[in-house]
Amino acid sequence: MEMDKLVSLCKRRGFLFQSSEIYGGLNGFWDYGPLGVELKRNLKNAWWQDMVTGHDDLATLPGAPSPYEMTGLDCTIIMHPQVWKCSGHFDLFCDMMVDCKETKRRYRYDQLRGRWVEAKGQRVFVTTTAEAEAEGEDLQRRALKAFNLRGKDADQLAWDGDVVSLDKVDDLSLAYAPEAKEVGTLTEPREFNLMFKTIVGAMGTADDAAFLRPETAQGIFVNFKNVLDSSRVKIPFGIAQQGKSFRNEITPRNFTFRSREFEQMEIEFFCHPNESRKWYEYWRDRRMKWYTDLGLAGERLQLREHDADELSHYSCGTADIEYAFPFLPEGEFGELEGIAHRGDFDLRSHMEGKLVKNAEGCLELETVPIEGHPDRTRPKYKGSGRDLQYRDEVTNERFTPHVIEPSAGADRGALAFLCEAYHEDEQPDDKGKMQTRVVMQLHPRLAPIKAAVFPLVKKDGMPEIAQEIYRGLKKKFPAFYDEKGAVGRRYRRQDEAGTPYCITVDGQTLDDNTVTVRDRDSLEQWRVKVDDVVAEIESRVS
RNA sequence: GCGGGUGUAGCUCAAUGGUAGAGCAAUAGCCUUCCAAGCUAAAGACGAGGGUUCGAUUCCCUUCACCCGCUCCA
Repeated sequence: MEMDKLVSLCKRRGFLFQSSEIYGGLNGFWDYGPLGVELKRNLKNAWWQDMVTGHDDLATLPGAPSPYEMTGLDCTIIMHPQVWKCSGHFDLFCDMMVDCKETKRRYRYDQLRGRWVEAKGQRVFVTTTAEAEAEGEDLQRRALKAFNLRGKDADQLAWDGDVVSLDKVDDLSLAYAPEAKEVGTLTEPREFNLMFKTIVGAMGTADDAAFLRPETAQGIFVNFKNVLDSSRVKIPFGIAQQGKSFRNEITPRNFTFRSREFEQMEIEFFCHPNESRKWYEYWRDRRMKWYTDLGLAGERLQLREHDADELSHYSCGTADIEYAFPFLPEGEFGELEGIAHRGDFDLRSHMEGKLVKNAEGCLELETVPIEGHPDRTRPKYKGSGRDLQYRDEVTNERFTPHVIEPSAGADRGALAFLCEAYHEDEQPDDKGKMQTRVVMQLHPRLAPIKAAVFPLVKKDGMPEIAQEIYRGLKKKFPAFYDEKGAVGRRYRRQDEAGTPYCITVDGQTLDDNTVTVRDRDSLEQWRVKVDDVVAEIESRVS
């Protein structure tokens, strides 16, 4: 399937439009049209129903270590700025960066360190990305390279001053970038705002800066205690949330796949540390099955466990559910959902403050020197100080729960289901000649319109009967009525919209009160009593 | 962010330094008893801004968006 055919259909039929299109569009933002909004809503509702409201708290589900509870939450998009400082997003998402024009590498402006050195009458600021203990050695190696000197000529290097960060250097044209061959390849520092910044308060100043959330997850963590105190849930349990998140993608591309405003469907599942590995595996498999049950069943869907070196600094296991989108190169997959074992990183961060991994690989509070007291330190970002531990009422054990996070992209999901649904086949027209048919083979639960009703011809009382059926269907789910033109054309239009069933009132209806029901994918037709139509369709679409 | 390409009606395409033509779709009506191309009618476009020019959709510049490759994907 070629991607541009799907993009064209999405626009033509009203699944997806470019945001602000009449003004030329806005990169990384997309709107859902009349059909798209139903598709996305159906996807989100299916998720909420299957994960939250329909969850059986009492049963031990296949693959689960025990019964568990599920509950929901809906947090604000803007939260206290400290949330993002403790979660680590602030440091990661709001930095001045410099790019190396030669190696195309990007560095944090305040983290790239270096030292002034002079040789052959030239003065250069040599930089390094080496760890502190290897720093001196690496600087010397790079300095020799900068001046084209040999190791034995190291005494020709005249070092000047201490190792300092790059932001202390006024003239970047004298900087020698790590791994570069020439001096002066770094760009001027540029703000690299991966989080959307905003102002809280009508008279807001820079001090009132706040951020649009880059993920919904943090809202769940900061409400962990509220949920515990208000709902009688016991570990193990999960809190689910759907909602918009915002990230300044560096390169928005590939239709809606990498949007700057997007919707997430996230679960934070809290469990005992001893059980967390089993729960991780449960959620990984459970979430994979959810996609296959809704029709992403083919080889284009895969579950991929991350390698150890791919894991985030806090994670002890992550799997991605990925789809081979048509716009990706052959054999490549794009992420639909990540299932991450996050350990106790998040709850601890909001108790203690921003954590970093120390030399032993353990998480500890990140500290910075106190101004004027170089030998003393303070936390870089203070946590809430609240106790977010869990106390088991039976065993009286206190512990910080571990978290399993199945985090899905609603827009990516919708896009994958659209890609999977697009089919072209050959069907005969009224003269028996084969014609290309475009059909969106969406799962009935996801289809924007569940059924369409047609009078075969616009006379003999057929429209009246069809309209009655239409009204009956409308009380249960989205249905569509059409009496214009040839019936074959009406069928084809519904095929493009992904409508799974078409109901046609014909001459026989007038005699025996039955109508035909036509299946979108097989084109098979069968007769159903008018009184049974709603039940027939309802049983097939839910 | 860099390099290359593209931008005319809802879609697919055409022509032109003197303000654009078609097919399909869509709309209204007719005809139609089961899978889009029977008939009639009316409607609809040069991505945006600036420049050159008597005059720009056409030439130039800028910008925006999309596509391809690299980078990025925290």
